[in-house]
Amino acid sequence: MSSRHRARRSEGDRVARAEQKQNTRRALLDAALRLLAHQSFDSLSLREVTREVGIVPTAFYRHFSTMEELGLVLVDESFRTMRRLVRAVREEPLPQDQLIRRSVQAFTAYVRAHRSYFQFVARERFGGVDAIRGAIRNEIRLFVSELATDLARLPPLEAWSTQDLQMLASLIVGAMTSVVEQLVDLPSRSADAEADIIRVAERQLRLIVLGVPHFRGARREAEPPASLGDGLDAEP
Amino acid sequence: MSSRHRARRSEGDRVARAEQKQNTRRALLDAALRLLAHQSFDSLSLREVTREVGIVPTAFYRHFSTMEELGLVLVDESFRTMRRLVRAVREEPLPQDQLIRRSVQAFTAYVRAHRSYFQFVARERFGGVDAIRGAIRNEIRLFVSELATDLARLPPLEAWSTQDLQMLASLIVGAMTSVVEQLVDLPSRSADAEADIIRVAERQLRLIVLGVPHFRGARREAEPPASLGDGLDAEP
DNA sequence: TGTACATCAGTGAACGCGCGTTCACTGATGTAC
DNA sequence: TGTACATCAGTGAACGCGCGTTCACTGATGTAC
Repeated sequence: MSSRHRARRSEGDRVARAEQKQNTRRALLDAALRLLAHQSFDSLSLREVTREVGIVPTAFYRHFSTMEELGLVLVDESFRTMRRLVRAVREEPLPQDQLIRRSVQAFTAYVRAHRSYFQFVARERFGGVDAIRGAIRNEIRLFVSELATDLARLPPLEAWSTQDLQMLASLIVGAMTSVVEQLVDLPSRSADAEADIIRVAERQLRLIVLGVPHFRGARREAEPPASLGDGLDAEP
Repeated sequence: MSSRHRARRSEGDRVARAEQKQNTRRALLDAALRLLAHQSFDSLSLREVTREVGIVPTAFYRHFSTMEELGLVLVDESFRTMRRLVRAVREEPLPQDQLIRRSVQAFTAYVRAHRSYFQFVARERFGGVDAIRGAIRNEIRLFVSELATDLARLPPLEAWSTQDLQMLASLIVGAMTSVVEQLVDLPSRSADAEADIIRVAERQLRLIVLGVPHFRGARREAEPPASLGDGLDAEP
């Protein structure tokens, strides 16, 4: 158990010191992420993390000076991971009629594959540790802005103002956030429930998109859309 | 300081025992809520709460058998509070053309007035304590269902299936959740920032509503809406 | 190549502290007569 | 109404425990010659 780490390797088993240090650092981050599946960050102790890795508590300080520092690295890794996803979706050719379906599929597959990161971010986004909550919200703000920029390239949104694109992007991110909440709480192998969640998410996005051509200010130069009369609300 | 509580009152100052017990219980709940503005529930200790109230730690057990029990009472109170809001909005006459504006105003005013409850729920919804997280999610599910029922009464949604109404309701609740997140984090007196958040929220709801008459299956018997051709997506 | 010294990841004992919970208690409030 | 006893919200000492952090240490890896 405590022999999982570097300790006292015999010859032939030698590992460069720097490499071993990286391995232990990685093990600390992974152990924390694993433990955070069942507790909040500010109740996670340094001793729990080192115990999980199989090293002595004081060894922690060779890698991080506080738990908060470790937590901020996890935030950074989480969003690096998420940006990779968005870049992949963005660089694919865009089959307009399948955009929503493909994006939701890519997103949910990604959440499944990186579940513990998403769970961590979802939880600590409202968590009790100021520095970590702040870092997450900052990343989400950046993420919404990037999505807004991507959306600007789609033909139906060409004429939209930056402000309205942000509004739309944050609505989409909000909807996806609640998808994440549902997905990370699912027992690992319940494909049916997952399919339901995905279907609802697709419909929500589709509903949003259907409102786009009719949105006030969306096409300032064109005549107003025809079928607005039976809407629920009007611009004051 | 420790004389804030019942201890050793002189004559004339007498209070019924049951009433005093209620006061202390209330003080424990309020103190917890106050402390939870800056930390997560599973890092909040029994001793912190009693210290805040000004009683000895062991007195806690006269009111709750565990901190978790206290937390569940807070969840219950939070949603009782929220249901009261919805009932108030529902029972008002409905000026269709102002429905969104009025609802958003009522909602944000309510969040401001009960900020600590909303902050608690937002945080513990993803929190580390299973029982509390479960209770919150259950309440939210009920809340979405109630909203779906209310929505069913609106003329443009008459023909919608229960399933699609749930989808719509959860989209709306998701959007309002992100409004809560932004509001509770605002410094107490920044009216401008609050007005911005409210304006964006109104637009998001308006955008959703604009999609409603065009949603697949929404009006199964009628001819399809005219302006769908330029949508971003199509039904597969 | 071998030798002598430097580096430093991980060790283990020790510390003071806040925690939840136990227990026997106190004294004001409540009740029976 | 007064008196004698029961109730019970809050007290205070004590406990064992896990915590973060300090410190001097060990011994394998790395480097200079």
